[in-house]
Amino acid sequence: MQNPDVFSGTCTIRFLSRHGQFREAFALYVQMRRSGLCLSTFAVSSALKACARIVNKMGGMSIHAQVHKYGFCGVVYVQTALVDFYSKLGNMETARKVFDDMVEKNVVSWNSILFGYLKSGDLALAESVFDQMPKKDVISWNSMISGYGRARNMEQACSLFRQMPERNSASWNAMISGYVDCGKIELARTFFEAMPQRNNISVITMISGYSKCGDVDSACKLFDQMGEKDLFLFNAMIACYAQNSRPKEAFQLFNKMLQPNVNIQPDKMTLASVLSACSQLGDLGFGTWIESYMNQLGISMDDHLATALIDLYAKCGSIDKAYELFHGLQKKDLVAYTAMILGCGINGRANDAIKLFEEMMDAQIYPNLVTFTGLLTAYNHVGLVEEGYQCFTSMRKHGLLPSADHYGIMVDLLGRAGRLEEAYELIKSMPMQPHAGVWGALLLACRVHNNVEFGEIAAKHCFELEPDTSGYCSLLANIYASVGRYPSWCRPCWMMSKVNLLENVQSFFFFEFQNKFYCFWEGQ
DNA sequence: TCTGTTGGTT
Repeated sequence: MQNPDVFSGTCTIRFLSRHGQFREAFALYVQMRRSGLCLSTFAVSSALKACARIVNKMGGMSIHAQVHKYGFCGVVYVQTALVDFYSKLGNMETARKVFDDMVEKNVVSWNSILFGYLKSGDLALAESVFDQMPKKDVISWNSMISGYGRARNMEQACSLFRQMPERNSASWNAMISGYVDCGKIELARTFFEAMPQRNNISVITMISGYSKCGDVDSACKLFDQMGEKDLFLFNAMIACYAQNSRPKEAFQLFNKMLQPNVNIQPDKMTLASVLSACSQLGDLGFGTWIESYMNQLGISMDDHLATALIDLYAKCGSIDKAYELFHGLQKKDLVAYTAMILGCGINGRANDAIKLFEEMMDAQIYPNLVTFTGLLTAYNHVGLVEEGYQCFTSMRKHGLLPSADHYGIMVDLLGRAGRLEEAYELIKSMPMQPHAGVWGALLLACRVHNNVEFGEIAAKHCFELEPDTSGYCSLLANIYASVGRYPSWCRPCWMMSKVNLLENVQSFFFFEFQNKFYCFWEGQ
């Protein structure tokens, strides 16, 4: 663009900022300033809004300096934009300072500082601002309601919702979102049904709520009911499939979105979910296609996308490529570290996993349950029993209660090391119901060590929990065969003669367990 | 001109 005059430049910045083109708005502002043009309060407030949205800390602070230089510091729109900028950055000290210096404050100024306190989680200060406000509009009420929602205080949210003089869709959506965050999907649905005017945001919030509680069918139903579907709706549904271990359906929907009759261009959010689906399928090829597709669309890599790719490469065994991406991250967060630790764990690089964990702790990033799944997997893979046990018991020191999956890994670790009795005792000590994976780990270990005593116990539980999985039968059969024994409740099957004709099959047994019939055979 | 409710990664 040629150097614009003040008027057209200002208009363009306002237009760009109002239409979500924040980077372009800020770039134009910089261009105008560099060409020595006199800046208007309109250009400054729009540029500040842009900096707040793209979290351009340095950009916003340099505009703040220029505000003094140009003598704009008494203009309410500019000051409000500054309060909003610092609030969005989480710098509440400066936001408050600018706010307190304002001679004239409008409702937007009050809403901006209110938002800041709510965002930083300071509910007490937010409440005091809310109470002091000379005038409240629907945005003030909505902000306070969503603040209570995020703090899981739906009683207060509900009380405000009842008191508010006027409500719009955002008020209802804030209530729905609050109930979703509290895991109260039924109550969220009640508000969803009761609201006079539902919009896409209401539907997206419900879909994400159903996704979080694993109710994919209800999410799908809502999605299908929508006539015009936008990018956000597709993203919510694709994410729902990816988050609920249904990667194939995530792909199908992604594909549908690209069809000429729908023709919606995916964005970073879409691709992050699709990459997660690739990772679940172990489809490295599709993942690298996504990388080139990103270049084609001009979508730049961000840390979220890079983390999804790290997970994909690591799970597919390309640890070096994963490390490369990991080192290139702007900011290494818990999820990124966890993806790397899991990747190293799966690939038997226990030392690397431990090193990453220590590095993470040094950076004061605290582990969660998934991080420990990665670490325990690492110890398990290389058979470091004592270290694994220590790691498992250290979870409580980090304020984490091991899940059934963590117990499962420990059972596997102890079991493979031949410590079958300890593994069994660990299962008995579980505070929750062990799932088939836990008993399956013990059964597998019994097969490795040919132990009938615990093998029978484990198999019985596996049969009960997953009667349709045939693998457990053959494991047990192999345990019996290895010691030349058959269970008391096992009797020869009439099919034996037929089966004996099959190659590689010596004998075939059919047994009854709790009114269900099972069969197993012994290979040559 | 400045403010709120929605979708992503382990």
